[in-house]
Amino acid sequence: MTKQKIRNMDEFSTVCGVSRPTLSKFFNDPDSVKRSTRDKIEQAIAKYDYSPNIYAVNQNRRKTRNIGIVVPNLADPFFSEIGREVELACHDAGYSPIVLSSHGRPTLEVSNLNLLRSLKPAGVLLAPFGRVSDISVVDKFAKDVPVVLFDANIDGVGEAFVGTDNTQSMDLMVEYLCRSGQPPCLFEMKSPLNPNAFKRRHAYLESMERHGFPAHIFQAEGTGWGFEEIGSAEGGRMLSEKVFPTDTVLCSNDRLAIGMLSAAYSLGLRIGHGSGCDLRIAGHDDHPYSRYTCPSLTTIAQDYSEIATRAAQTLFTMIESSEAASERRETLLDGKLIMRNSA
Amino acid sequence: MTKQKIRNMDEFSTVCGVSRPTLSKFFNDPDSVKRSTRDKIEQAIAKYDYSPNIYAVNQNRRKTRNIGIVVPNLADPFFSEIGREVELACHDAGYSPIVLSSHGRPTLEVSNLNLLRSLKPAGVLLAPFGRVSDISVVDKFAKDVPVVLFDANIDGVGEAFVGTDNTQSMDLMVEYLCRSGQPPCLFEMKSPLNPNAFKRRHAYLESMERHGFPAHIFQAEGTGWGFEEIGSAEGGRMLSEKVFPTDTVLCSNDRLAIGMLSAAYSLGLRIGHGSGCDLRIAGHDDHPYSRYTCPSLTTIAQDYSEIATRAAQTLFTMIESSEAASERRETLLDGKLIMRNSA
DNA sequence: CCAATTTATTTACGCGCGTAAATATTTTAA
DNA sequence: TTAAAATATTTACGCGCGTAAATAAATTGG
Repeated sequence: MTKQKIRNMDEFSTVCGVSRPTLSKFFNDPDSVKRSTRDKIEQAIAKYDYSPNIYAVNQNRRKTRNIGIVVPNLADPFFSEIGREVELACHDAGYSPIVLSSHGRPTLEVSNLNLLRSLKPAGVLLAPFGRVSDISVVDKFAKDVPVVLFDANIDGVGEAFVGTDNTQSMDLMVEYLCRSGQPPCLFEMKSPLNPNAFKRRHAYLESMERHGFPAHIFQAEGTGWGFEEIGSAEGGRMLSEKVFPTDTVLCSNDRLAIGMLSAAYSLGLRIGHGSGCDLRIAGHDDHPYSRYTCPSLTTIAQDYSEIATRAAQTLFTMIESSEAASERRETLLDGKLIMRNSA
Repeated sequence: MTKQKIRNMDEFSTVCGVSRPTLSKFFNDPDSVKRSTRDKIEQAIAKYDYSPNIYAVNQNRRKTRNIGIVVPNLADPFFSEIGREVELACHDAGYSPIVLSSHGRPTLEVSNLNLLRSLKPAGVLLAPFGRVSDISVVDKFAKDVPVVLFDANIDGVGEAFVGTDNTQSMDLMVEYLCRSGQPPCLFEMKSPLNPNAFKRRHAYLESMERHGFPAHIFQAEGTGWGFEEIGSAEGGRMLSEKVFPTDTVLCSNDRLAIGMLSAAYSLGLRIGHGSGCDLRIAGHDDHPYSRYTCPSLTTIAQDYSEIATRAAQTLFTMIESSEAASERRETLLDGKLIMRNSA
């Protein structure tokens, strides 16, 4: 066993027969050294299982290769999925992703940004709370660190935004619902946390007007992230009080719809698009559980993967060009209609 | 604006009137300096917004205050919930938690452990895949770094384990089902990834024998983490083929049950414990969505919070005593019966 | 083969902080 | 008031690595 324990790059340089500065170059960019020395180094790495001390590396490097990823709530499968996609994109590009959840609390969003500041990341991918974010903090952060927003936009903050085009997606859903039955009412939170909710409300109103139907909006009381509970309690109340003037309810997001479907089931209502059904319910987001609701949920699929990779790519080019972008870019992706059994 | 930008602890020591070594002491433990100097420092921190460079700190400290938290899959709400509890417990104890998801892939579990190794954590809280973990890697890791396992146990690995007592919980559920109707069949994965599944199978068999009923086990084909899909496809097939000899099915976990419930709904079966129902379905875990299934799912609640805090506490005492524990400790917590409408 | 070019080595300094030892100052107790 | 104890300062070194400049060696092209 000649495999002594390597303590630092100096020791490693002796056992591998390459000078320390060359090793340093190698670890920054393996292609920056000659093929033969690269091979020599890589063999030694495999043999001695050495890797540089990341704290020493990051202390001395101007910028780290860390990328912060901040999402409002990992307990929401939507964010855990999209967070995962972003994480993989960063990893594949040779960065070190760090996923942070704000657990539904805007104060934690601030804490996470402060934590990231101390991590000196090359850039940050942020899905902000939006309306309830501490916008001045986020804006200040985005002036110090390259930031790309995704999912939820905050006007003027960060150097780019990537998300779904709520106007397009809601119009698509309204069009489908109008063609296939009675025009939809909208069921949403009275005080939404998320800017997408406002965009969807406006999109619904516009779309209904365009189609020549009266708009009907019903708003659930309640705050926080317990959308299923709110959808169940408030949606159930509205269903039992028969407040909806048409037999079709479009929920502002799938989690509200999941709650409402469970309430409808309890009330013995037959939900679905077939004949003999009492009510149609549709959602928005293609939540991972939306295909297992009873009945399965007709909804709008956001392209998680596309949002994630585009946001990540945008950030990478920002980092690598190291130039402030000339102007803020907003990328809006189309949603797709997923026709299942609930509407 | 006298607020010049502080670059390091030296500069900070001049503007705050306290010597650098004293500052260093303060940042390691604010209580280790006199009250008056502490106040002076804290005022200066607030004024100049200084915090030590964490890379320089961690380079020089023998051990960091990082705690790694590794879960098999954050997309599973069970792990995102319990991961959050563990994270908070670490944070409250003054450590820096780092949550890593293996995204359902055992190879990523190995990657995450390697990543953690370079982060030189004070300790690691690991919910391992179990059977499909690379056990030799995990074991070797646990010999270098203090590790507490939670949720899933691997015999002899790490210095402690905290999880739910599957024997107790399954017996509780079997007892309830037998008292309230026909004895349950067990629906589970044929090749489970998780050691808890095996424990639950054994617990079911023992419990049925103790109650004097014949055991009936039905195993779903399929691998991976798409439990809902497997529960829906395989469970649906079994339901339509009427393979279950009793009218009660106990699913090995809630996600299988969610899938099976959705299949049962599609088949027009009336699920529930009331008269006029065709079938009872029960689960295990109290998955966050189990109260919104149709009908709501009768299940076993694991005490997420208790598991998390106990695991964290165990790790903290290990770290702070810095002594290898005399022997490995296994803590098993009782599950609670949650009677809802499905069984 | 030799000069031009590319690549590696040597040497040296700095990053921001932990930490130790000797010394100085303040606080506490008697 | 004074000695003992507690706390702070001064000085100095080291951690592991990035990086720059001068020099040496290896490679390339003609």
